[in-house]
Amino acid sequence: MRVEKLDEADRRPSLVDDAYAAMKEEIRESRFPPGYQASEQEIALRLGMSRTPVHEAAIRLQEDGLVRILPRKGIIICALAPADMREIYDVVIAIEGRAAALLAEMPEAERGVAATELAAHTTIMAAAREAGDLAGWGHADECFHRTLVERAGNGRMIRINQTITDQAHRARMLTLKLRRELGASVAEHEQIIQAIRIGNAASAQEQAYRHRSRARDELLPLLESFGLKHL
Amino acid sequence: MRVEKLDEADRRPSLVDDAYAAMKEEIRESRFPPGYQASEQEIALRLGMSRTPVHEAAIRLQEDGLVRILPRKGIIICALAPADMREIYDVVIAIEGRAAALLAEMPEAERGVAATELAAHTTIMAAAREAGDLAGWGHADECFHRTLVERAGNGRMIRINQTITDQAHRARMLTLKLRRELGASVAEHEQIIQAIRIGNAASAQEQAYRHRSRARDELLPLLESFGLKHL
DNA sequence: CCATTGCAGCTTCCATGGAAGCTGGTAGAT
DNA sequence: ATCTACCAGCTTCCATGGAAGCTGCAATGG
Repeated sequence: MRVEKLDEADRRPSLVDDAYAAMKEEIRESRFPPGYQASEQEIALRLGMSRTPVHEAAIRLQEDGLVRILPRKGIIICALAPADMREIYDVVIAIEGRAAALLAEMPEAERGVAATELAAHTTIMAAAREAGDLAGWGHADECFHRTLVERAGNGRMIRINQTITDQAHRARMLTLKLRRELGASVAEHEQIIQAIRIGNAASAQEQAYRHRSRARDELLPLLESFGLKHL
Repeated sequence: MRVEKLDEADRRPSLVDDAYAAMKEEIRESRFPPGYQASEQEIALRLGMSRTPVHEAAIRLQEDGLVRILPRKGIIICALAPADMREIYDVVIAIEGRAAALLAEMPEAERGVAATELAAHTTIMAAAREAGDLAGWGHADECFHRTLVERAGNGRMIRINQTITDQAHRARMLTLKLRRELGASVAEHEQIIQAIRIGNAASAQEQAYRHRSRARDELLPLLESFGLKHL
């Protein structure tokens, strides 16, 4: 039978989905800069659709913490203060730490597959560092951390991680240029991978925790000293 | 000046907010049972409003993972399989573990206040257990865990915890009746409190982790053996 | 000169209707 | 008997308009 079974999930995106994706992309790339305020009408015009899909997409974006809807004033793009970055880091520490432990507790076969994939990303990072390719390094690092959570196989954790990553994306783009010790990350990633490979859950969690804590302690003072009140 | 400054946050709830709160309550109390499917029209009628607020509230509830919107079919209340409970437990372990560590790292004054509040909830639990008051025990336990996360002061963690707790609420009501060893929880809570009080972050995290792991390992087999495919 | 009031213009909020899509059943053909 | 095509009825999706609320400014009264 050729039943397409488009019952679940795989439907063509509605206008609301389009609006959601488009607005999220604009925010990620700072084309809607933080603090920018616009009316739904204005955004609808820009996206070439009516106000309703924009309104409903804004609700979802507000739920994601990316915008705030000010009743009868408009939609405002949320800015991130250093305090927000601290919150975000703590969530990431919690989620990635647990994900690393879960990975290490898996059967050896699955652990091995995950470790190999993580190692591949880390290798790319090391190469990018040698080549002075900052963007490439950042992308590979992002892949490593996303893989770490996704391979743990907990859908709710994956979703939380995605949401929090979206929030931090703009700040990440900025801090990428401020970093100096890219080498430490590679070494720490390898320790995490090793702990997963040998199935040591406690160590995997601890290594993941330390890795993010170090990055946090390195970047937060930078953000504060640069007087970045919001981004 | 008597400016009310209703600029931020404190506005009277809109119809959408009403619909959101009402539907969430209906779901929590199983008056909309899991698996139940209804049209927006039907719910709008029941809540005495038009379809639009119901539609927008449904978007938020879907974002929370409580319902699914099936295009051109209706709104369906999400059921929880044991696999979902496992996911939820892992998220809670991650969040509460980190929250406990954060609390233990706070200045002594704040730690003390939090520890005292946590101890109060635990005392109520112990008393309820003596009195055979299962509902009272459950409520105090809930307060303990909510306080643990809220006192850590991370708004994003609090939100995640709230969302995940809402999802698990129905299952919690059910498993409450199945539990046997209520005493273990009291003892474990006291260990968590002690670690926070002396400022031992690693221990606090570990104790919180073990507490939830034990509960998970105790309840998940129960759910599975009772053949509870969904709730 | 300062405070208050009224008003105009902006915005979202919510209701409603047309359009399109999915489902299930029925009638017809093979 | 079985399979296909179609149709009716249901649903959401999206556009649009009226209503109400907030803001800022100008005019008015103290």
